[in-house]
Amino acid sequence: MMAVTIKDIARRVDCSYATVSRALNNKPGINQQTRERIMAVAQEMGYQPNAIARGLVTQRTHTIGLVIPDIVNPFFPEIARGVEDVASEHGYTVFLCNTNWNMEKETVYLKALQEKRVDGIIIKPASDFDGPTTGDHSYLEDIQLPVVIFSGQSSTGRHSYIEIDNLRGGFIATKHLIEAGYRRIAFIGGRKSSHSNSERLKGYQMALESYDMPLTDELIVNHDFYSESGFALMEELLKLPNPPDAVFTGNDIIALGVLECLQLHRIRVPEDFGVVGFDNIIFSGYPQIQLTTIAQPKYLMGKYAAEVLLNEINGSATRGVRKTILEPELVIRKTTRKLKFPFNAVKVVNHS
Amino acid sequence: MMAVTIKDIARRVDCSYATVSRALNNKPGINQQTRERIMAVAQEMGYQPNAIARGLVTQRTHTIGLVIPDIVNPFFPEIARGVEDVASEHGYTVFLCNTNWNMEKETVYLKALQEKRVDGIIIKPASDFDGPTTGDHSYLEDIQLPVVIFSGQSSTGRHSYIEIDNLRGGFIATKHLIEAGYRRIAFIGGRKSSHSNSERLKGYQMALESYDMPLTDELIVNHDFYSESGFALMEELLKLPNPPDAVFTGNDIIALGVLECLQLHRIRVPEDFGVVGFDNIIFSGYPQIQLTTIAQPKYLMGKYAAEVLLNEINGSATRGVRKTILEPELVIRKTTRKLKFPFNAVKVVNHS
DNA sequence: GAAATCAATGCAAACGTTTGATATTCTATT
DNA sequence: AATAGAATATCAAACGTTTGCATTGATTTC
Repeated sequence: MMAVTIKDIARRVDCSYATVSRALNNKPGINQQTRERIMAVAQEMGYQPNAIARGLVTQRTHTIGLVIPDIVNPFFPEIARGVEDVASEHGYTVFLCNTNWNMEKETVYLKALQEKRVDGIIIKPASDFDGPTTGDHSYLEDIQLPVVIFSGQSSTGRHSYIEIDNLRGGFIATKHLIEAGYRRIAFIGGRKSSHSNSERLKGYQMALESYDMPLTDELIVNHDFYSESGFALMEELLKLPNPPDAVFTGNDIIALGVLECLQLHRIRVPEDFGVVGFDNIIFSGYPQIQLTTIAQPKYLMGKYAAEVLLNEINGSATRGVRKTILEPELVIRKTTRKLKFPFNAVKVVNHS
Repeated sequence: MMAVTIKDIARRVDCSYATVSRALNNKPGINQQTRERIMAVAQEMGYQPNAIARGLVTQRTHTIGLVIPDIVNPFFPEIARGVEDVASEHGYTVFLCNTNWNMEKETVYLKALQEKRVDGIIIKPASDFDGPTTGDHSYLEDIQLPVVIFSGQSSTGRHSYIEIDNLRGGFIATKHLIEAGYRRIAFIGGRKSSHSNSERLKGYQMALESYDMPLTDELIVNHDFYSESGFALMEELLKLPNPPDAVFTGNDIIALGVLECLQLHRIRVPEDFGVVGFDNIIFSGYPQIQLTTIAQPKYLMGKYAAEVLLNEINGSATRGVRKTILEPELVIRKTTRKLKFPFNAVKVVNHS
């Protein structure tokens, strides 16, 4: 039952195990015939190298950790897929760690990963939503390992970051609503403390300003990133004396709640009301939903994160922290009007 | 930069490293004071046990492999979550491996996992759809490791299986349609070679038979598990001289395509047409979809799989292959009529 | 024909733990 | 005061690799 080792092969071939090791790893300085002989015997005996033993001496495990809040959240599988694809392409395997947005769980995982001597870590910090000091990533600083973080938040800069341009995303979403002719545009955000959320809000504000449209405080509301929250906040907005005729939401899930609320109130979308989400999760594109939204290149984010990480791991070459900013993209579907007003028309309407 | 080891601690405390090891692992035979002293020093020096070295001697890595076709497919994240939750609860970490339904990739992963000396493997075999002999799992037999397989297909029985009762699922889905008063019920399946698919079909047939309803060949079609396929096949069915007034689909994704097609043809659901899916993936419950479907307890499947696996890993106790069958559950939403005909009425209508 | 070169191989240490066998120290008993 | 156990600590082997350095023969060079 005992697995066959390099020594077993050596005994069989009658050579030292150093030779076996070198032969099997295609190291130079081995006679071609011996090499072939060894390969053949290894094959025949069903030899499977022990990566643990190898890891112990080489100090490399060819393993990385992927720490995310929740694989069930439709936002993360695509990222995971991107990470995994490039990892496996380079002979790495990845540990999947769900923190459930929970700092304690994250801590436990981070510890486990380090003990298991992963070569690097890719993480969406739970601290973005949880913990005493939301949004502070400084606790990651003392990980003595290559780390890539999904988030653009400030840090003292020991680790690479990767994110999309949330501000720009908020801007183009709002711009689209304006140009489609909606006049009172609300913002329904997620967790206020979230960096990405506030950037998106900033983008929203910038867009309104740049089109000389009024910024109305009562049209800006935040709660959290769930559908129920979108539903409830929309309910509130509709009660306003002067309710909005469009909304840009912090993410697609919120938008879903919004749509449900609108449907309930028999408000026609997109004719009388426009909705733009954020993220472009899979189901947003399903025929029954067709949500206009800002797409995050999720797969790409995962892919790039893994590439940056592997570079740091193997790269005496490109050392140093790298900050990657990806471009968001407007995906126009059926929850906003096709009809576009020219910029001037907007101004006229607005000022009349 | 070199990480602190057990030897460093021993030197500092002035004892042998055997003592340090025992102290740190709460092994008996250590003086309480020494133990505390050692713990304190370890803490102070920032000691992190090297799981690789430990794994080498204990022959345990506290790591399992999860091999699934595609984490982006909304069916799998929940399973993964179930697996991960119980794994982490027991101090295990899990390798995520996406085979992309590709046998070759699966083989590569299986090899890697074994080399990395995982303690066990949970797998949804790519061979269920790919490879020369679809549905044959015998190639898994020579993995010398605890393995739990998602699938009920035959095997020589070296490994534990876990699945839901697909036949029963097909039965209750069809029964529901019948009792809701639909008369010509079609079946739009996925890959014909798929075990689960054919079981569901059997259930469908049994239901029709047990209600004395005719089995019509032209109403049974199969292609694959994608939305487009559902759309196309529904198109075909509608062209029949005597088209169906309901359909039970091989999974929810197919149902989505069906719904889209019906919408396009302005056929009212559920008034004039009933649809039942299978799986109950997340978005089936979203307000805009509200698909009646057969729920698979995905999270539970993952959870049980992990529990069975961990038992096999640690269990001199419950040795032996275990086969777990989970119950499917009908979730009635908005794509089937609420109205139920009594059983007799069905017969009358059918025979008149 | 001795010295130098070179390819092929072997030796043995190292990686950081765990653990059975053994040695040492302490405590209580006679 | 001697001694049997406990209690505590140490020794050293083992886990399965990789790798720098030394060794061996054979071949080339002068």
